[in-house]
Amino acid sequence: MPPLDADEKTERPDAHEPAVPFCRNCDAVRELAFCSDLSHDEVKRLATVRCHTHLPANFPVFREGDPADHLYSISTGAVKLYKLLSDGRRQIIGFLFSGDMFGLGVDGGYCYTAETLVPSHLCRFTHRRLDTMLGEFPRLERKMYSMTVKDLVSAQEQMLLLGRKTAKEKVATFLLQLSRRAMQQGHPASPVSLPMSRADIADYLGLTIETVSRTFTQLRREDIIGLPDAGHVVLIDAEGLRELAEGTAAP
Amino acid sequence: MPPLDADEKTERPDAHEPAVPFCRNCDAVRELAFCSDLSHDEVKRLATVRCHTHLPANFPVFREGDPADHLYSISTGAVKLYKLLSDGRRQIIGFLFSGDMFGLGVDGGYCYTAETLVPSHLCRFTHRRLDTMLGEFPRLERKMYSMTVKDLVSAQEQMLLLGRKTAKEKVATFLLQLSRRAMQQGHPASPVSLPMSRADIADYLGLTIETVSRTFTQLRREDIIGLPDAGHVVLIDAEGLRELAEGTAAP
DNA sequence: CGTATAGTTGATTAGTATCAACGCTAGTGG
DNA sequence: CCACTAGCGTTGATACTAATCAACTATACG
Repeated sequence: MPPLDADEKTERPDAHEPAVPFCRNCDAVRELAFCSDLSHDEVKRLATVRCHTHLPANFPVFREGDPADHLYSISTGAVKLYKLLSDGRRQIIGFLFSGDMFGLGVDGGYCYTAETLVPSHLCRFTHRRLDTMLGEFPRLERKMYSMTVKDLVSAQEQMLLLGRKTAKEKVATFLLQLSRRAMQQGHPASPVSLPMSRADIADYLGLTIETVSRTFTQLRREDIIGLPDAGHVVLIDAEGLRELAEGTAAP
Repeated sequence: MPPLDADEKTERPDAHEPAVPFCRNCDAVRELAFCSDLSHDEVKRLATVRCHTHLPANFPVFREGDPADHLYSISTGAVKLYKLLSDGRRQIIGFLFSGDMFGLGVDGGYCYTAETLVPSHLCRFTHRRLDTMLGEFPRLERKMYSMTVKDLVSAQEQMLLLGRKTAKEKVATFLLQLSRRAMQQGHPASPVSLPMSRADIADYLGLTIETVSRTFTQLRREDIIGLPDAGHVVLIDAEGLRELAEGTAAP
């Protein structure tokens, strides 16, 4: 599947975009994460420069190195961001859900590839127009800054995971991350749904598919989690998971 | 050695701070990274709220979890930032040099420990005063935002390293990082000086001291680097290092 | 000069990767 | 409707990278 055309010329409502129809007939701009603290006027102004679209699952939004024209926000759905080495080794640097934004670039190019995990509604803005609005609406800039700080803190936490945690600790941490995230979205803490494949989980945790699978099985045997099916995990012993995640668990 | 007192009450010039003398008689505020794009007035204003100090090597600036009162900028010297697991496993999340800033916190607490590597001159500002100035000087906020974005991009690059690179590739990447950084500071690309210990390098790359040492030796045997002493590395075959770092090298 | 610390090197182990086979599920088409 | 196939996930056997344990060397320090 081809990525979104990064060179798309216009964002007018009547623009013809056959393959990936972006449009403006979405009046839920307030749902946008970086609009949440803005005034009515500011939200209205933002709405004039946004495009909205629905993408199928496993659809590439943009690729590492593409010109970084747009900033994206997830209305509904889920997205993975990843980087590749030339021989195909892959590191997923984040799983994103409703309210998350992505699409930062340096030197004009995206520094990771973004791909939907499930059918997703995305909003997007050109960096150019957004930049002009940042001057007008300081709160918008403040919001984007604070979201970037949060991303940085998460990234640092993930470095600790990748560099120093064992496979079991990595998987435990991952399940708790998903559970916390689900709660933020108003879903129950358990069971957690896994919209991503085992390969995605492996590439997120710096493991192989086989090790992820074995670790799930091991946690199930120890009655720490339940696995009704490959896409769902029941957190039976959340405290045990927490101890594993923090490295406090007995060997 | 105790960390800086995070509850220090005042930043007035006459304030008495015996253990760690912060003072204002530094007129090199322009050197501060986040001042570099500001007007003369803005810099003058910033100077009224800054404190300046010199710390010895291996001195803790603050610890993970301490109340995040201050933002720091390195005038000269070097700092390491790290996170710990409860059993002592450590992940260094960054080595910082002149012009770098650190001290972001979430929920009012620092999320990593900061320690000097070498004797260092630091500038610091309270987040409280800085926040009030952000409203006055949009360019300041813009600058901090763009520095945070750069940090985030580096963190994502480091995730790829920690999750997917081999020991040799990790060390090669690290040496090139230091070399590039040295060039930015106006130093030659080689030899690179290593102000940090092997233990620090290991905890930065997700390896052990022994593996770091062996990998240095291996690269030296292959005439890719030279090791005049433990603290300096000559990049003999920079292209070879680059291939290793990108995973392009022959097995 | 003796001691402590950092770094290097060697021997062995352990954890995870790799290679391989198998089962399950979903989609396809006869 | 059901066999066929493809893709994903699980499990097993083995290999290999890096960790661990241990000894030794070099350097800094009192």
